[in-house]
Amino acid sequence: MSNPIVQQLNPSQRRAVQTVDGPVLIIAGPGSGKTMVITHRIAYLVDTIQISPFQILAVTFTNKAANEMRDRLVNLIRGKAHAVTVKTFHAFCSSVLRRYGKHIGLGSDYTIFDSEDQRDALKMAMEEVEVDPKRYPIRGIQSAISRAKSTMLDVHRFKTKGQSFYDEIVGKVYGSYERILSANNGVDFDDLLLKTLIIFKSQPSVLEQYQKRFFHVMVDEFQDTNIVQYQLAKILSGSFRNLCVVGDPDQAIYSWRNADIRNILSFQQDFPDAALIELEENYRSTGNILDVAKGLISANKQRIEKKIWTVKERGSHIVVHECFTGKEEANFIMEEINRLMTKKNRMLNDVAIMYRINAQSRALEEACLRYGIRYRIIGGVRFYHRREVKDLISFLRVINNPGDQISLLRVINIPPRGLGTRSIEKIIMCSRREHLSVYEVIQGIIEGNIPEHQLSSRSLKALEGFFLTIEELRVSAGVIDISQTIEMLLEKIGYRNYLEQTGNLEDRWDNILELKGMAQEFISGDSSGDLTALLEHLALVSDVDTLKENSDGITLITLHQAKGLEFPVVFMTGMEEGLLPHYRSMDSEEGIEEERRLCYVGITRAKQELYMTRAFRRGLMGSSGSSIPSRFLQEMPQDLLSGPQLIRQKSRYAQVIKDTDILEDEVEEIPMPVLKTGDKIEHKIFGNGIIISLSGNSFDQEVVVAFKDAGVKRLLLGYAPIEKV
DNA sequence: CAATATGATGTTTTT
DNA sequence: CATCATATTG
Repeated sequence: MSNPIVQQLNPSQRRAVQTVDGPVLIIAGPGSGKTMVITHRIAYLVDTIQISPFQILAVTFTNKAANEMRDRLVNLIRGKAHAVTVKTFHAFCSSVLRRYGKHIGLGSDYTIFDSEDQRDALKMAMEEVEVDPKRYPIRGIQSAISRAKSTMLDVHRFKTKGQSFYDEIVGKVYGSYERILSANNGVDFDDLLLKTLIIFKSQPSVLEQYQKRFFHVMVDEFQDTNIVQYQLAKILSGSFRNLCVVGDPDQAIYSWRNADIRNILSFQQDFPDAALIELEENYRSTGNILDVAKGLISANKQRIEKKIWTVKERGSHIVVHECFTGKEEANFIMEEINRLMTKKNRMLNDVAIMYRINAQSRALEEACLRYGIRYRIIGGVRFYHRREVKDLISFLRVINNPGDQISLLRVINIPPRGLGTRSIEKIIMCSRREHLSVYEVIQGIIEGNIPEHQLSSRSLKALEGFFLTIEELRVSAGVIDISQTIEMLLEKIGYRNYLEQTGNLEDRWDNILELKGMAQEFISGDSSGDLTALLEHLALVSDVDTLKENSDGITLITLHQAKGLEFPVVFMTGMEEGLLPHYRSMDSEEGIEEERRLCYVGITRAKQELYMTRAFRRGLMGSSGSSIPSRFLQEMPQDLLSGPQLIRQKSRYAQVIKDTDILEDEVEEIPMPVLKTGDKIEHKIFGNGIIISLSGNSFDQEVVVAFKDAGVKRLLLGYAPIEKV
C-alpha cells in the first residue's frame, strides 16, 4: 500500500499501474497523466513484481516519446531502465528485420525507403508496366499500396481481392513495385511492419524467441495504430497475454496513415477479459480550456462518450482573434507574446504556435525574425528532405548498399558530371538486358565486360569517375569512421563548389554541417555506430524527435506533431474553413470528425492560455481567396470565448445585429452601432460608401456596399474594417 | 546530348 | 511559391 511508486497516483491511475495480470485497456483522456502511468507501471513491474526489465517491451508513437519515456524511467528505476525495450513499432521491426530478414530474402544492409524514394520506385514501376502517371497519379497509387500493406494484403491477395478497374491497375504497379524494392534490397515504412509480421507468422522459432522474451507488452497511442501494428502487438504478447494498450479515441488523428480506431473494439473482442481502466481527471489545462475542448468534441457523432474533468481554476477566457491577412495574424501573435512576457512573466519556452499545414509556418517564421523572437521550428520543409541533405544521404546509401538503385540514380549526376537522361537511359537498358543491378552494370561497363553500352566516350569517362569515387569510398568506409567518410565524400565530389554555383551556399552548407554533426553525435552515442545503423536512424527519426526542449524559444509546430506535448500558452492559427477543417477532408463526415479531433488535440495541449486566430485573406498557394471562420469555433461554448466575432465584444468594427440574433441576456452588452440599409460607412481601404443591402446571420453578416471610388463590394462584417460615419 | 530557362501546375497531416 | 515538365539553348 505504501509503495512509493503508487503513492502519488489517483485511484484510477493506481489501478492502471497495479493491474499487471493479463490484458488491460486504458482509455486516457488528455492530460490525464498517461505517460506517468505507463512509466510507473513499468517501474512497478520491475521493482515491486520483480520482472526483469529485459522482459518488457513498450511501444511508442514517436522516437521522441520513446526517449522521454526512457528518461523518466531512469528517474524511477535508474540503470535498469536501459534494459527495457522502448521503441517505435518501426524501429522495433527494423531491428527484427536486421537480424532475421534473411528468412524472407532480405539482406541485412537493406535501405529504408522514405516516401520520396517510394515515389521514385513507383515511377519506375509504372514505366515498367506501362501505367501512365498522368492518368493515374502516383500519390493515389502510393496510398493505395500503403493501404494494402497496412491491411495485410500482399500483391497476390490484393489481386485476388481487388474488384475495380483501378484495383487492377494498382495491382499491376504493386507487383512491379515489389520487384523493384527487392531488387534494390529496400523496404518501405509499411514493409518494416508487414515483413516483421510475416516473419513472426512463418518462422515459429523466431516468434517464440520474442514471445518468450517479452513477458509484458505495452502500446502507447493505441488509437493511432494500424491493423498490422495491432497484429504485431497481439502476436508478440501471445504466450503470456500481458498486453496493455493505452489510448484515447478522441485523439485519433492518423486514419490517413491507415490507423484504425476499430483496433480498440477488436482488442475488446479479442480479449473479453481485459481490464478496462479510464483516466478521466485532467491535470493539465484550466477549466475553461477543458470545457471548450469538451464542447467541441461533443459535436462528433461517432464517439464514445467520455468524462473528463479537472479541479483546476477556470483560468482565462479563450481569446479568439481575427485578422485581415496571415501576416497580420502573425504580427498579432508576436505582439501578444511580447505582452505575455512583460506582463505575465512568460518565457519563450512557454509558448507554442500551432497550425494545420506546414505552409502556414512561413509567415510565422518571418514574423519571429521581424520581432526578434527566438523560435524553433519542426518540419517546415523537412530537414531530411532538403535537397542537399537528401543528396548526401543518398550517397551514403549507395556506399552502404550499392544495390539501392533509387539512390544511385539520384546521385549519379550530382554534381553534374555529364551523365544526362540519355546516358542514364542507356545504363538502365543495359541493366535490363543483362539482368544485373545498375551498379553491377556500371562496374561491368568500366571493366570492359559489357561492350554494347552505346555510351559516348565522354559519358564513359564521367561514369568511370563516378564509379571510382564510390568504390574508393566503399573501401575506405570499412576503415575510417562515418564523419570522415562524409568529409571524404564531400571533398571527392566537390560538393561545396557545386553548392557555390547553385547559389545560397550558406544555408545549404549549414545543413550539410548539421547532418555531419548529427552523424558525429550518433557514432559517439550508444549504438554500434556503423553506417547501416546511422542510415536506419536517419530514416526513422522524425523531425519532432529533434525538438530540443531546453533551448530558449517559442515552438512552431503542426497540430499533428503537437500530439503528446503540452505548453502553458498555445496559439492555434488558421481557424478557417478549408484549413481546419482542411478542405481535403471536408467531403466526408468522417473526415470532418477527424479534423475536429485534431482541433481537440490542439486545444488540449494548452495549460493556461489559449488563443485561436484566423485571417480573412490568406496568402496560401499564390493568390488567396477570402475565408470564413472554422465551424469548430461555432461549436465551442461561446461564453468561454472572447473575440470580435462574438456579440459581446470590444471590437473596433461595426456590427450588425438583427432582431432574431439578439440573445436576451447579452443585449445590454452590445456597444456597437447597428447598421442598416442606406447608412453611410467608411472602409479602411475602399473609403466612403453606402450600404445597399444586408444579409446572412450574425455570424457571417454579409453586406453589400457601394463605394464612392472602389465600386460595389460584397464584404463580411466583423472582418471588414468598416466604421459608421 | 546535356544544361539551363521558362512556363505550367498543383499543394495535409508523418513513421 | 516551388517543384516539375517541356522548350530552348549551348
